[in-house]
Amino acid sequence: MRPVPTSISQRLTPAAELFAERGLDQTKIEDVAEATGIPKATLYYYFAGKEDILAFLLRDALVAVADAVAIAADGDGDARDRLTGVLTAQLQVMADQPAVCRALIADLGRAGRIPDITQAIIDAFYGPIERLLRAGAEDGSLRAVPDPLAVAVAIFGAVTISGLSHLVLLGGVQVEQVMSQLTDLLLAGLDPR
Amino acid sequence: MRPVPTSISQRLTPAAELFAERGLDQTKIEDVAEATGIPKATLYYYFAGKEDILAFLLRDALVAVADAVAIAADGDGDARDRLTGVLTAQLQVMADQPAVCRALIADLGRAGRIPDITQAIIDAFYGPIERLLRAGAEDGSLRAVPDPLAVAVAIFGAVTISGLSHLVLLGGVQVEQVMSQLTDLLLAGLDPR
Amino acid sequence: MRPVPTSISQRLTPAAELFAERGLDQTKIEDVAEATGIPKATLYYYFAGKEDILAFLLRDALVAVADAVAIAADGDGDARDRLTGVLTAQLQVMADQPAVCRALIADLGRAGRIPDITQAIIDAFYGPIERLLRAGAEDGSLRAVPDPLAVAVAIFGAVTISGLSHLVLLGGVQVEQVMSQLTDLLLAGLDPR
Amino acid sequence: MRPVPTSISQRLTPAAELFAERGLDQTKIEDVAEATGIPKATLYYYFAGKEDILAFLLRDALVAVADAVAIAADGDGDARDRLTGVLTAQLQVMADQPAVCRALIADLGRAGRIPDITQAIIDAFYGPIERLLRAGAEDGSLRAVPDPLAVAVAIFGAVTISGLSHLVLLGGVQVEQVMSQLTDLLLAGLDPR
DNA sequence: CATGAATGAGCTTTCATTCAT
DNA sequence: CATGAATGAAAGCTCATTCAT
Repeated sequence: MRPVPTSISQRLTPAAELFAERGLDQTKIEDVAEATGIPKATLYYYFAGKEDILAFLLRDALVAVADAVAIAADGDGDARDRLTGVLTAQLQVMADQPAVCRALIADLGRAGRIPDITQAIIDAFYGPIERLLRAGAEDGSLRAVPDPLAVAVAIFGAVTISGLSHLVLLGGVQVEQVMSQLTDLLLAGLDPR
Repeated sequence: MRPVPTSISQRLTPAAELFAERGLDQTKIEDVAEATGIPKATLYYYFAGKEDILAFLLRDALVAVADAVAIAADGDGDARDRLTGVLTAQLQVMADQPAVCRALIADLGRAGRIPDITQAIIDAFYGPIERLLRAGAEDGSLRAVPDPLAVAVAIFGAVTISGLSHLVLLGGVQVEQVMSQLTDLLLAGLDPR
Repeated sequence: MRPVPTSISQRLTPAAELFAERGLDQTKIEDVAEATGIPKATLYYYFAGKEDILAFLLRDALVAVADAVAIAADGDGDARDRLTGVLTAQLQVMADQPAVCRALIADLGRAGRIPDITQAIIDAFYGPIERLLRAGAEDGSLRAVPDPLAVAVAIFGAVTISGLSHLVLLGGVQVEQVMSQLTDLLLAGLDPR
Repeated sequence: MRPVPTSISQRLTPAAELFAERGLDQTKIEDVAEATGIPKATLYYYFAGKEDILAFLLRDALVAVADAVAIAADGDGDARDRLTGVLTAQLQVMADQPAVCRALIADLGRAGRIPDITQAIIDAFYGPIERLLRAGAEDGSLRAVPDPLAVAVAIFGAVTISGLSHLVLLGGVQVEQVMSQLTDLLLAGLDPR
């Protein structure tokens, strides 16, 4: 795989939209070429195929998530505050790169369709949440839970599907609005006090 | 669309696995024919095409969910108990029909790819949860939330992705185990008491 | 590989001409489809690709050669007469199926490009000649040579290239004319008496 | 066509192997670049294309043949001795440049694919043999044949295919061994004395 | 002079779909 | 009613070729 010059990678954004909207297979390479203005043969010069272009975009987005999440996770405040910050960061990425995120979720159930993507998801999503759950149990800002990884997965699901739902039904994510409802549910729970 | 005889519909299960594993487009009608033992042309005799076969399977599963959920939602006990019952019923379907459920989630981000499927998801998943949230606020068994639909979506996400995660990583869903962790999170929340 | 129905194989002759004239690679499947009237997709229904079509034609021709040669080799008369008959039969095939034969020779130097074709050539060409050389040494109708296989190869070359030369330069093979010159050379040799 | 510097032409030998083994069309310029270490664009700087590279190699080899043959044909001795010398020279070239020769034969049936190559073959192979046949008839060292050109072609075939056969099956040509068998056949013939 | 980067043009191949039986 | 045989339509991918540097 040749190193992708920025002159190419910059113009790739419309491709993510196509992939998200129609899915990988309903998107012809021809479409990508047309949408990006990059000739078909040039795409093949830099990528092995459609799948590889999608993988490139996903990797890109996941790095963005991981970065934003890392900043939030390492920020000031107690674990509870930082957890909220992490979830906000994740939602923010969905708001910023809706197309790629939809493509990402469509691939969730297909273990290993794109190699390494599973690990990148764990690193960017599950891992930081799990660590903050443990930290919160220690600093007393969050309740201790028996299986932090399982809870992290559930939180990831709540956040992601909420975001996706807004994307699909409303066309965009209102980060603050979604976050306030999510934190309300996840922190306070449904038990009446 | 011709009525599908049970002799055909019964043999369709392996098709769901193909769809779940590879996705709709990477699955050739030929593959379905081979996996099910039903000749290609016979599939076309009963279905309009690949999409229609998947829709048939999804509709089938969604009806099963809706039925199981309706029973749980209309059961005895307060809203809180019935909510737990509903989520258990949903997870149970994932455990029973893993392949179809994975295929379902893969299609979540692509609203309207299969007509009516969105509505069926709402009816089988969001709706009952939302109604129980309202009922719980009334009978005092659950805390009142400002936007029950949004919370229903989040809960659906937590349940579904937890289930999917177990499917993909562990190969099957341990309903009781997953449920205990989910109810713990969703009911008690993460706030320390 | 599906069994090729005669309705297809009969219409394949023009393909041989294309292969011989332009070579395998300069002949597009499209061309074969056009020349034979068989739709492209139908060709792929019965054959694995261009190469496979050529192999089918070559196998066919080689069987024809082998048959004609076997009849000549097992005929009446002494070995010398039967050898002449065999060479005539071989030339006759070149005259009858010039296209395939040209394609065959183009492949001579590419060992194993088409599997089994080398063996078929040996069976149809070298083998019978070699056997008759041995038989001739025994019945006294031919001079004994130290290495009958090597001589068989040389004879095959003389016959084949003579035939090919006529094909390419004159457009067809005058079997009797070529034969009389060949037998004169091969039997009497160039030594003055 | 730019003059090809020896720094380039020397490195071209592996290309001949590719052409011989796979044929012209199955050999990509890319392959030639890789095999020779000469960058693709540089090949285009010196040659008009694949075909031109092959033509260059064939021309080179044919000139070598023509030279060696001319020396043998103009040597001392009677026509019969010189004919033997000519055939030996031809075989020697096959032994020295096996790859190019195989490529040459593969192209035999496609007259005019490479312009002028047919004429070069006649000059290097048929012509000298034909002339020696006539000379032998005059000086009494060879039997007079009715059509010297046709006999020259047959001899060329016997020599070439014998050589090719050794190349393909044994991996190299034992010039002396092949020659002794060929001269035995061509001079003495198969008639018992 | 030599070459890395880029691309136009086109071909092989695949597959959903049809229909005669 | 069910299906083997056949095909139209499309798309992925390759490769020869060019050109700016």
